[in-house]
Amino acid sequence: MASPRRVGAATSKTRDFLLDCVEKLMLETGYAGVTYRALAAKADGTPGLVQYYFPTLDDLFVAAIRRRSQQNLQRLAEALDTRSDQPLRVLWEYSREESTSALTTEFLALGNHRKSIRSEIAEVTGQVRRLQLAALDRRFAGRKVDSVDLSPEALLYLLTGIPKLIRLEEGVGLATAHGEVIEAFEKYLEATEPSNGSPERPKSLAQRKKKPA
Amino acid sequence: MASPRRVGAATSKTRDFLLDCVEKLMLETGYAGVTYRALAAKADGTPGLVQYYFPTLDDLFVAAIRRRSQQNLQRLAEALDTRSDQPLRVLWEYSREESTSALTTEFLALGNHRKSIRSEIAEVTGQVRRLQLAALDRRFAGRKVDSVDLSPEALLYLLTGIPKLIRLEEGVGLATAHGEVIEAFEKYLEATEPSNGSPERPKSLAQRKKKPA
DNA sequence: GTCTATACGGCGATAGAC
DNA sequence: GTCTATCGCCGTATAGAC
Repeated sequence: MASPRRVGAATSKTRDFLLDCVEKLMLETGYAGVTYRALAAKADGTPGLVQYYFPTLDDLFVAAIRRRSQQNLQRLAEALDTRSDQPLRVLWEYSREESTSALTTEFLALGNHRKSIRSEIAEVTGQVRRLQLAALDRRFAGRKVDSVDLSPEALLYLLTGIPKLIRLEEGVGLATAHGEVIEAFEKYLEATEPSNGSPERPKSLAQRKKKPA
Repeated sequence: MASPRRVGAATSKTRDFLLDCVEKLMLETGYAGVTYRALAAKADGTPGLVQYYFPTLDDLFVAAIRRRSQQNLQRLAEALDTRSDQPLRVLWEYSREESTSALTTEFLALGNHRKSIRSEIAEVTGQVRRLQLAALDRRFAGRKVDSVDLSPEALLYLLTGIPKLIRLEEGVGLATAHGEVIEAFEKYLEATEPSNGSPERPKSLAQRKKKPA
């Protein structure tokens, strides 16, 4: 299940180019528009060639999500490493990036009814989450994560989940209240991890009055 | 755009029965499994008959989402009416209901690349939102919605959006942190609109220590 | 290992017979 | 209102050329 058939060499330049075209096609026409014939036309090849590298469409989608996921994972790891004093901001900004989100939304929709995609999503989500929780643990080691009882897990969920939901809604044309919610979170971030200055002990989600340490 | 072609009588028993079967099929196999042939088999009819009532699949999906949306809207209106002292709880529980959510998720995924579905989602979302905001306004008339500066719109978004996101993730097999987040919100609700007792002035999201009014 | 050509059954959609 | 016939596109399997 975690090992889709692959016929061509893993390092094939053709194969990699085809995956580039898959991403473009998905963004332009949605996953439903990704067909052997359409992809072949976009890549100036034949449907048979595409099928040589990806025997089924499942294999194709799995290869696409896997490649993109590992790229994102690495970007996140680097960002958390170079700004280890501001993990909350890094997580928030990473989750809000469109490059991550647009395709992610498409894969999420795909995962709704393709078991193979679900497996890939589960795997990469676990990897990302471990990375994120470790960063939060380093940041808040020994201290409560908030002046009230939001667990690190719950804080992490809101910080990364809300941007995801906003992107999903944007995908169907909804934009209501997005601005207010983003503003509220960024005020919280400003109070918790000031843009210039050393990080303080975090406050409740929208609270900014200081409390004695 | 808001007027899909309809061929059969709006009150046709056959038509209504077909829409029942559409919902069942969508829940069982996902929207991708809804084909004229599959639907005909489920309804013990012919593909041509289904196509008589719904000339295109778009017409079929639009009719399905519209019927279900109006039912949900009415249920929400009734719940807000009979428990007008606890709008926050009503909104939270309504958003968490599976009957609403399972099909909603399917329609959201559909809306990702079907313009007609997007229009339907936009319309019903607007109706629901007006209803919800009006209820919040009555409840918090003249007072700040929170001890800190979460706008009513932002609070409403979190209260209804988080359950939506959780359902979406469940759809692809993710469950991590859901319990913690739900617990945090329900603690907030318990502090703001106690299950038995009169509602108090709401507190910040997870804060429960009382502040002077 | 790479790539092409071809065939098959299922699909949405249309036109039109009853 | 109901149903059949038909068309073009789809995923996929296979056989084989280089």
